[in-house]
Amino acid sequence: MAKSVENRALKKGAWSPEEDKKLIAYIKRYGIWNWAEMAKPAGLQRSGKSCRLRWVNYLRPGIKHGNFTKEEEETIIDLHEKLGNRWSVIASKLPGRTDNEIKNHWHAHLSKRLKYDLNSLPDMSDAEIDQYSSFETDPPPTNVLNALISESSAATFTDSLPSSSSNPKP
DNA sequence: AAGTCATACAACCGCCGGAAT
DNA sequence: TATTCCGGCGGTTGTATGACT
Repeated sequence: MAKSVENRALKKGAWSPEEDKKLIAYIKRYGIWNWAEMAKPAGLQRSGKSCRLRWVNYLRPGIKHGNFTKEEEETIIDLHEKLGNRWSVIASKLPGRTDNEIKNHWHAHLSKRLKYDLNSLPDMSDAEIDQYSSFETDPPPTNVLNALISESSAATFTDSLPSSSSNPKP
């Protein structure tokens, strides 16, 4: 019951510059120790998830905003072909880009472009497609995915932040 | 100039997996 | 071993903005 009252008090929607400043200031001072608990002492009427999303996607140091380069788009297309909708893995291959941004860009631009490219292929009946569809439809093997994931986990943006151990809960 | 439609982006929701107890 | 909690992920929705009629 108390929880529903709390939820009702939580703010939703776009973040204001003041809220951004509060979150940045708090994380600079205390680090990230518990998203669910941090919001209140930070002076934010937001859910932990909302704070985390805001930080990870927009406030975190090193985030790139703006247009994707041709190289980045090619990387996304290539990795999506290999991995499917593993946006977080794809994002880890593009420094400064977030999974959310890549996902949005994919849906807004790249998926349509690929669709267009496919439509430009010669016409084939469904029967013909079935006839020649002997390719592998299963996802990539786990070891391939793990290799990609471990490769990309070397550097994280939180490295530059104070660790939770050195900045105990206030 | 006003209304409508399409697009891009930001944010939320629900689910899942891992860690802690 | 079972349960709870939290963080993370992917899908989806809401909204602002620009293009078009």
